[in-house]
Amino acid sequence: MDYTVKNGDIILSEEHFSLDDTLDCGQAFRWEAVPSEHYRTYMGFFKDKALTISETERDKGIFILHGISERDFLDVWYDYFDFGTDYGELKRRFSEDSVLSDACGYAKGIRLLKQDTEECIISFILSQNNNIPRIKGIIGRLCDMYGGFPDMKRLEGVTAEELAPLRAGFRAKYIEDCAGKFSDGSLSVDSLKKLSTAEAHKALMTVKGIGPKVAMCVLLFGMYRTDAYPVDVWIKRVNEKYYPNGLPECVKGVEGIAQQYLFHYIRTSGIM
DNA sequence: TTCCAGGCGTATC
DNA sequence: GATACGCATGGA
Repeated sequence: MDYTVKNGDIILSEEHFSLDDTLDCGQAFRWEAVPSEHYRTYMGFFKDKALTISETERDKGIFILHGISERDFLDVWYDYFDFGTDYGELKRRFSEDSVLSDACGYAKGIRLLKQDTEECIISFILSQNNNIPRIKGIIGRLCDMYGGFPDMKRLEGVTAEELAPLRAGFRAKYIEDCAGKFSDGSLSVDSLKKLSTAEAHKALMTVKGIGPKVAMCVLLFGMYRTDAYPVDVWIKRVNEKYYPNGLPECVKGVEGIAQQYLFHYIRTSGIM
């Protein structure tokens, strides 16, 4: 990854990145394509920091991060987009496995975003037995209600009734339970981060509405535990068809990143 | 109308 | 521990 500062924008070059692959593959729910722009452009957030980002031409690997300081780029967005990780090297490792090799070729621009932990907890509770457009709708209404994505502190004492305008259905009572466990101190992000992946997985599942899959998503997308491997209905089919004896050795330690390529590939390519 | 969506809680065995 | 079943909502 290389970048330059130009007229208050960051111009960035990164071969292993595309906006559609990374921002619209179901790992994050607060990025929206901006339809009127000349270039492929998305607007979204990390916590309360907004960003508009363009891709000058698909597969060219040139991006414009509009109107942000070099300081914000280095302090916030560099980490958020995981630019410190060499995805070319990861894909070389994954190419040892034929299915993964195809998956990486299908969506070459996927990266694992380093998202906020609390936002991921709420978002993936809302994701269960739900579809991506509707998840985005519910989260959009949540952000409207609170003037931005609420952290656990802002959600302290919230009830399912108060969340009714979100139209989250049966998931509203899970948000209530989760906010309660954070406000009474039985859970905190700081303590979760000190735990091993297996221990944090168990701790997250004490929340009503967080089961094995949602907890894995929180670990992977919200805590950058790259060994977390969420198994949803799609990945279950992949495991049964291609990996009945377990995952290949080449994904060891980065199972979750491999999962992103597999998930996107089998869900949208039509092979299954 | 019926089915399904990045699952999970509950009841039952 | 394994296996059914219901669940809010809305789009196909």
